[in-house]
Amino acid sequence: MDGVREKIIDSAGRVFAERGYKSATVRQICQAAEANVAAVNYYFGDKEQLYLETVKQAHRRLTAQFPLPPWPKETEPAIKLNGFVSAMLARMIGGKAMPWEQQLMLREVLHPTNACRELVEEYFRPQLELLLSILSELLPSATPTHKQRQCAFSIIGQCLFYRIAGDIVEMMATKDDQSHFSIEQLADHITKFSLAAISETSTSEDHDSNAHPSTSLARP
Amino acid sequence: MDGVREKIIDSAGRVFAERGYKSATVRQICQAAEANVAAVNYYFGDKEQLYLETVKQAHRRLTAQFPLPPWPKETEPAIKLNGFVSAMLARMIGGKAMPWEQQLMLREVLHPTNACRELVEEYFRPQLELLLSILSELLPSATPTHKQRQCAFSIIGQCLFYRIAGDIVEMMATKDDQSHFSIEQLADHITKFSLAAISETSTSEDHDSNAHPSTSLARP
DNA sequence: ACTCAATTTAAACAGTTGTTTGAAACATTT
DNA sequence: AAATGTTTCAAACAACTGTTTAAATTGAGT
Repeated sequence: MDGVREKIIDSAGRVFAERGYKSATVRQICQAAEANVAAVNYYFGDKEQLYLETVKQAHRRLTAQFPLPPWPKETEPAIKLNGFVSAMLARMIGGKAMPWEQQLMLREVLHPTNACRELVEEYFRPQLELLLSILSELLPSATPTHKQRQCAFSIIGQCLFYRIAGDIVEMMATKDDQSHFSIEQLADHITKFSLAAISETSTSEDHDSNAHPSTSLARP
Repeated sequence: MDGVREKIIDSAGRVFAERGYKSATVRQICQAAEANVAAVNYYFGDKEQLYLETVKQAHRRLTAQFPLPPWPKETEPAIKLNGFVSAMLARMIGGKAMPWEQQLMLREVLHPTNACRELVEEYFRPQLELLLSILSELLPSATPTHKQRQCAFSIIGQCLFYRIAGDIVEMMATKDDQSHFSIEQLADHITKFSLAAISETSTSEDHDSNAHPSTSLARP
């Protein structure tokens, strides 16, 4: 049996994730948790401390549910990349209803609060480091770090897009599309797209030029 | 001289963009516009209609400020792609402070309201169509439409990322990075990355397989 | 100067917000 | 059973929300 405290955190997670910190009301939270209005202040002091506790809990559950995958020693890096992308996509738009934990984190990314700095160090940075370690096997060892990071962000950005703009994509989708936007298909596309870009990038010479806008032609 | 009505819309835009619809208060808006509290209801009826009017205004200003670029007839598609990416990045993280118009649109993307459907048809879809027309020159004509769209979304996703996760990126950045994340450098990277992926993709045979999870190995 | 409509204003309204309170209900120990 | 500490509850609190009202102010037009 869940204690009242835990039940409140769970309800608070859902409500905060859906409505945001300011718009969520303690009365909604307590009603969802079948608890009295005063319970929030009794167990957590005030609304903000409940929010901080909720974000921590979200981080805890996510890292428990999606541990960093321990691949066999000599797995092909391309396989690892596909696994990473699939896992990230699954977390983003996983299954049917998005778990509130992920939704809360997304809110923190978009509009960081006090609860954010801890999340960056303990959740987002390890994920980035993992991706960078995979990329380091795919890119020439001479690749400058800032280019490695740009590639990593390009990959993450492709995944994040379907979380951010999923509703808009649906509005603009044709009947034909719908069957081609499953998680597996998207992961497949993103992996291929990125692998192609990487293998090509690694052969092109980058002179780290700053006064060389390359094919600049912003908006004529 | 701005009329009161226009001044209210302008203030409302800033407040709505920063705090969201629910959290923004008409008193904050009116104070910023140096108008009386009742002015909102007098000119717009209620808060929601003011919001709708504000979103419309944002769309109007953006399309005026960033018109679809009329390239010379036979411009190289790669050049067009770079222009598209640069313009999109500039709109996303342009200059110093983001204009409230863009911020409002982003909010609609992330959490669509009643004001959204019109935006999709009149603003987002034309942008997507433009990108698709550029891609059609870069991809083999036999490329299925869903694959074209996936490529388009991969490009848009890379741009969107720096808008969405810009704060987080800064938190995780090293001193080395900072000089390598200007708009031009990012546009350069994204363009090269995507061009490489596209040219590679166009050579790979896609059998449109559904029961073929390719290199599936999600999280062992 | 008078009229009449459009605009602005301060005050008030009803409803919701987070939080507090003090007594009841419960559990555990003496 | 009595006493003690913990948890729940309905009610109330002050502050804030969007909205309304009715009186003031303004600005032409005659």
